Amino acid sequence: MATLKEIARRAEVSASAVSAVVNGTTHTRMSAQTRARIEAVIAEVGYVPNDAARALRRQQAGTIAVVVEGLENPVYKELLLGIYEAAEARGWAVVLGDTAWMRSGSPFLARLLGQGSIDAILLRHEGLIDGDVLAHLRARPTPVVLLEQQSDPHSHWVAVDDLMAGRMATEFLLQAGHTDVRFVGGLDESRTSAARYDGYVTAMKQARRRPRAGSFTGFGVEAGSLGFAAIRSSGTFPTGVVVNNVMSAAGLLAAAADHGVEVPGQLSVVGIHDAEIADIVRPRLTTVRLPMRALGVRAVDQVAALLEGTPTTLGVIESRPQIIVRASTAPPSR
Amino acid sequence: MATLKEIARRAEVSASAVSAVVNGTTHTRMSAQTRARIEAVIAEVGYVPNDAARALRRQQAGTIAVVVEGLENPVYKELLLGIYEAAEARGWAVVLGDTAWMRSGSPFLARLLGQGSIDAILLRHEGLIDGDVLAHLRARPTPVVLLEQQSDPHSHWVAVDDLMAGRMATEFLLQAGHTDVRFVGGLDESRTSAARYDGYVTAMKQARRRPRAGSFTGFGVEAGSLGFAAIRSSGTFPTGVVVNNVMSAAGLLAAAADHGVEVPGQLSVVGIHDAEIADIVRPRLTTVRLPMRALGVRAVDQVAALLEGTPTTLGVIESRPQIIVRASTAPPSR
DNA sequence: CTGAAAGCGCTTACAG
DNA sequence: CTGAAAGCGCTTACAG
Repeated sequence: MATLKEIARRAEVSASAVSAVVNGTTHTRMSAQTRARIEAVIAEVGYVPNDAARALRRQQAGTIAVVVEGLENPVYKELLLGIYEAAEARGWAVVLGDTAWMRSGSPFLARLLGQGSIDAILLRHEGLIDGDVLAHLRARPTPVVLLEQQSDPHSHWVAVDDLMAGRMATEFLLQAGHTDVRFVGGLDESRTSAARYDGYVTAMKQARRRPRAGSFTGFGVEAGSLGFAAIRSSGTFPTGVVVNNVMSAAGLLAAAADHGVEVPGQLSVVGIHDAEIADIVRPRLTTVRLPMRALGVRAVDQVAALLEGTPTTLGVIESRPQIIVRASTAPPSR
Repeated sequence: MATLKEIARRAEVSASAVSAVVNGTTHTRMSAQTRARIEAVIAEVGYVPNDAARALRRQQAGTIAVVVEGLENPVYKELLLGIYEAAEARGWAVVLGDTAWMRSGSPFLARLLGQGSIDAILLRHEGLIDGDVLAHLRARPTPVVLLEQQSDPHSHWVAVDDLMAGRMATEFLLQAGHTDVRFVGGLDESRTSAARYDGYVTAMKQARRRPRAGSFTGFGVEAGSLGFAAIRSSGTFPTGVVVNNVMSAAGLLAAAADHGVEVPGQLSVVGIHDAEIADIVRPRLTTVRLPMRALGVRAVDQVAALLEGTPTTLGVIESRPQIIVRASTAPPSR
């Protein structure tokens, strides 16, 4: 591999001059001739700076890591887009990983913990990461911004308005005339899920309906079938259900079809989060669209603030969730 | 941040000794006491080696990058699992990205091109990456292993048996009694798609049926609706269709439902690739399952061979595709 | 067996 | 305006 030194030798200039050309910095005012010669050599040799050396010298890598729980979940598509765009605008590369890779002792975790290759971490773990691992992460100087609500006052986080999402989904069903509405999906350990469930409870109480215990069955498709099983075995069958996550909602839809329960005839379903899948299943899913892209942008802003040492305000992003009415909801039949 | 030097000072030993403890190398035979003291200081301070310095010194980062076209496509789930496991077994971290990020001049691309932070690249681009960018990538010393078939004899690649996949899907329909079978989805630029289409053609010819021109409408959900539109406007309506990609097959299913075409009553659908979505849609999708996990493992083996300079054989992995019969296929009605 | 020194490839304050 | 030198934090051949 050609090094800076080699380019300098070939162009018969100093390393500093080459560095200046590569980075467009101070030395900028060198003779046009010199500059041209250096550029020619760089192009000829195909020189590219060594990132490790740069990172070591500059004390920053120019790369941020995004780690999410269940990378395959389509709800992250928009989030990643927002993160990517905001990061690129700042000149940062982003690399992705799944929280499942953050096992204690894994090389991936080592890269997150060790300085030098990753400047900051954006993390959404839904309460699933080992406490030890999390403590290690916090003990490091690398800034971590959580992409979900936190109760811990010391951590940095940004989140969409999950409470409002749960509330809007529930209110939508209540306003359509449903009285027995349930909440299904998500994880007990997740504050995100807790917030959405709180939203459900708030809406129910406000409508003077009795909120039921949530069935926190997870985030994937199977969480939907499990959720369906839960409401079936609950004694009375509801006419409406709010499902945490679109994938789970799709799973619930499938389970309902398999058990001969008609949607929306016998059961109205609202999914939280919007994704392509909502338009693929039949009936199409009514969903609550969350501003995930904006979340991504805000998360990157947070990182920048942290890296610059600017005091920052944390919290929920202002943009409201939005209900997307499709075909999985209707007034209750009697 | 604590450095190695600082640990050495605190433990009153040389830097080499600390390095030996951290890495478990040569100096290993130091007195148990010394070792214990060093370990104590490391734990106390929470020392973690700087990855940039290590990468620079060792001339390898211990990280490989995986970049795929359309990261949100669920067909990659298994592939990534295979890659992750094989990489971890070798002590490598893996980081992910989307080909959309490989735009000329992007920081992400810079990280892939520049030595030092990424040791090797696993890439699946479906023919979509800019030729210039690809040329740049190839010009670099960083090994690139393509996760798809290549015609270029100089590139390194591993692939599943796409031709066989297209052939099996088609033969399955032919054997069920279909005579007019179409091929839909995928990309013109993609050798993967070409191979699957070739498989379709082979099967059709062998059954003495006339193969039709493929409709290369893409990989996403919309590719399915576009594909459906294509076969509808083709004059005669077929009784069977092979769809490149499960997501597209799901999209086609939805389009068929919207147009009142019954599946499998009027149209049998086979998707190439298996994913959770196949079990969510109704009717459930018959698919051809490809050994994506094995592909991931093989790709990492390739990388290892390349990094070690071992001569390697390239090509299609031996494990056969497998047809998963669900509910979207039936004999043609008359 | 252990420590001092060189050097990985850069960037940048500093001297000329 | 330009170059020589120091140093980022490690690892490893080498001298003691």
